[in-house]
Order: sequence, then structure tokens, then C-alpha cells
Amino acid sequence: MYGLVDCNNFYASCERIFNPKLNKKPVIVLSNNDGCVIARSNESKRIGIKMGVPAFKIKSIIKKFNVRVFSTNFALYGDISQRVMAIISDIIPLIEIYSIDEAFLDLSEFKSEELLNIAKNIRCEVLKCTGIPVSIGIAKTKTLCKVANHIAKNKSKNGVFLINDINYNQSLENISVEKIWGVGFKTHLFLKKYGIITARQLKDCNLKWIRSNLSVTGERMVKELCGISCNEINNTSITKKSICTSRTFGKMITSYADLESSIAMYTTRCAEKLRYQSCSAKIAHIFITTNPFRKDLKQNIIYKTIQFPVETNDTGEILNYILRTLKKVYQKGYCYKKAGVILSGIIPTNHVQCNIFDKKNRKKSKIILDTVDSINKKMGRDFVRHAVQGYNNTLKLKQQSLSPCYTTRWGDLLKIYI
DNA sequence: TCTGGGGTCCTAGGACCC
DNA sequence: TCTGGGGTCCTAGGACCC
Repeated sequence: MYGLVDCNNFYASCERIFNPKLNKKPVIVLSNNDGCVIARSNESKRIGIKMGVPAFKIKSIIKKFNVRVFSTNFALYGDISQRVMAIISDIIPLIEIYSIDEAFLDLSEFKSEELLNIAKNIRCEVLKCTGIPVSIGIAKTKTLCKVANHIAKNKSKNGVFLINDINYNQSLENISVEKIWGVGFKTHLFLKKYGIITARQLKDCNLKWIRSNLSVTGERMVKELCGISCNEINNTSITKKSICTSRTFGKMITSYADLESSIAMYTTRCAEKLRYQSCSAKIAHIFITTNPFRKDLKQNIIYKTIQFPVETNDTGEILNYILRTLKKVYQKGYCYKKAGVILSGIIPTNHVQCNIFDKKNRKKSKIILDTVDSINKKMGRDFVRHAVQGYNNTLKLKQQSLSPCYTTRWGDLLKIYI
């Protein structure tokens, strides 16, 4: 048996921990630049605020219902997430951290009659130690756990639900197919065309037909709905196969210098992430796009791939390749709105095969990189930086409603007056 | 005025090999 | 008239996830 712990309205719940005045009030959290809604408390869902809607389109609702609005505070959410995961790990030895607010549990070692009590215990502990409410679904496969979790979020279930032989068919009957893990926009349209509306109908589909129309991923999904596990707990690999840093700019950018310093910053972040997982990359992609919502402006998308001669995680070296390419592909006369850097072809640094013509002293640069990383860790991000990154404040994110970093910054520590 | 960021996996088709 | 058979590797693009 598997379990799935899912934090309820995670970002909104994080904002409430240190600000109990927000309890029972509608809360929303916005994406970067305070653009779109990316988290909603139950109260916000009830007044009709949809996921992903641009903030400027719901101004009147925010005012009318006095919705509490927050900019994203990833330092806070990331730290709270680690605490939640640590508590779950203390109770269940084998877990897979699936996302910032979800973890799958391997429950195969436990007796079936214990399962509900274990889940209730996890719920209590997480709430007591972090203030985050969670829901837990238990079932034979991960996909069914997702269904169980969905049901657990129903008020009458008290946050815990187990799918067993008795309630199995009924549970699938009551859930529509687009809620199933792995059914997205396109698949939903396809299934609808054939009259497949409920999860139970999907479960009863012919596997060969599913395979030929929805490929092996669809086949696995349906098997999982039938209770055949195709997706084990994976707690091994934390190394990423691609690493991306991209941002939408607060203001549109026209100058090459601004573009260059932003690309330099994304490159720096990517290289840091790469070193953090002790890996090196062979390929970089850069992209720069104009604002697709501004139909009145000329549109342009630049996308370029760069191969390095040897895999590397050296910020300076990668910057060199990327900025030289940027200079070549940059086109004047457009208002750019978004840019990013992606690194791929990632392997562990100790697997890197040297190039006979490689002139770089890699031992020396490793010492420099380690030193820079350790200084920046102690003194704060970008304390030591490449000059090309600049100190340009016009590239800063718009974050008008940022809450304090209660748990990660000394200056933001909560003060209590008695 | 204003519209996020970061990932994974699969497949088809091209280029190549003997 | 008629033009084989069996592979691998790579990449772009699609679909999905949070």
C-alpha cells in the first residue's frame, strides 16, 4: 500500500503560520512580479477565484471580499516544506518527496488495520509541529492515492481516506476523469469525445485501445487505476536532468546591456544549482521572448543552443560561451519581456571526460568556485559576482506584498510583545 | 498598466551504421 | 517491372506534473 501526504493550499497555509489573523479569511499568493494567482485558501476558492488568473483581472473581487494578497516567498515555503518532510520521515522510513508540498509514502511494512491511525498520527504531528494542515490518501497505487487524497480533502472525511475493496468502485465513480493524475487538457478532450467521463469508465477501458491512443503513459495510468502498481516509490535520484532559470521582467527591456546582465544572472543561478548537485553540463540553451499579450508590438522569439567542448559547472566559463552567443543572436528594436537559461546534458562532475585540447586549468578554477560559493553562502547571494551581472535595480522583481522570511532570516524573526 | 517558474517522460522522424 | 533488413542514437516537440 502507498500513501500520499498533500499540504492543503500550501503557500496560503504557510502565510498563515506566523499571521493567525489570516485564519478564516480569503488568502491568495501571486506568482513572480505579482502576476497570477498560484495559491488560494479555501475561502478564496469559495468566492470564485480561479487558479492561474492574472491578479489585475480580479481587482474588484479582491477589494469586495478584502482578500489578503501575498507575493511569493519561496524562502519561507521551501523551509516549511523541509520541516514537514522531516516530520513525515520520522514516522515513515521510506518516502518520496514528490513536490514542495507532496510526499508519497511506502506503507508496505504496515498492517492494513494500522493504516488509518498512522495517517491520522502524521496529520496531527505535522499540524502540531509546523501549523500546516495536510490531507492523506491511502491506496494500492500512487494514482489511486491521488484519488484518495482528493476525497480526503472533503470536509466530512477529516483529511484522511483509504480506498479499499468495498469503496473502490464508488470512489472512482464519483470522480471525473480530468481529476486523474496524468489526464491533462488534451487527454481530457480525447476521452470526452468517446464519452469517458468518470474515473470508473476510464478504469474499465480496453488497455490495448488506451495504449494505441494514449501511449505507454496512458496505459500505465489505467493499470494504476485498476490497482496494478506501475510507479514505485523513488527516493534515490535527486540529480536533475535539466536546470532552468528564467524570469519575466517587471518592465520590458530594450537595451542589450540589461539583457546581458539578466542572462548573466540566470547563468550564475544555473551554475550554482549545477555545482550544488555535484554535476556538470554539456549544453546550454538561452531564450529571449517579447510579450505575447501585447498584440500591438512586434513579436520575436530567440532560442539558441550552445554545446561546450567539455562538460563544466564553471560560472565564468559558461558565461563566456553564453554571452558570446547572446551578442551574435541579439536583435535590436524589440521590447523583450522574458528571458532564461537552461542547462542540459548533465552528468556527475567526476564522470567528466577531458578533452585532449582543453587548455583550461580546471583544478585551479574549482578552488576559485568553491571559495566563491562558500563566501556567498556566508555573506549572502551574489556577494561576490561577475561584473557583467551588474547591480541593475530595474531588473528587480515586483513584489509588493512580500511577507517576512520568518524562519530563514535573523532580521525577520517574529517579535512578540507581552 | 498588469498575464509565473521549473521540471519529467514519451514519440516520431532524421541521420547514421552494418 | 523489380530496389532489404535490422539496428542505434539524437532531437524537437508534445503532453503532463507541481
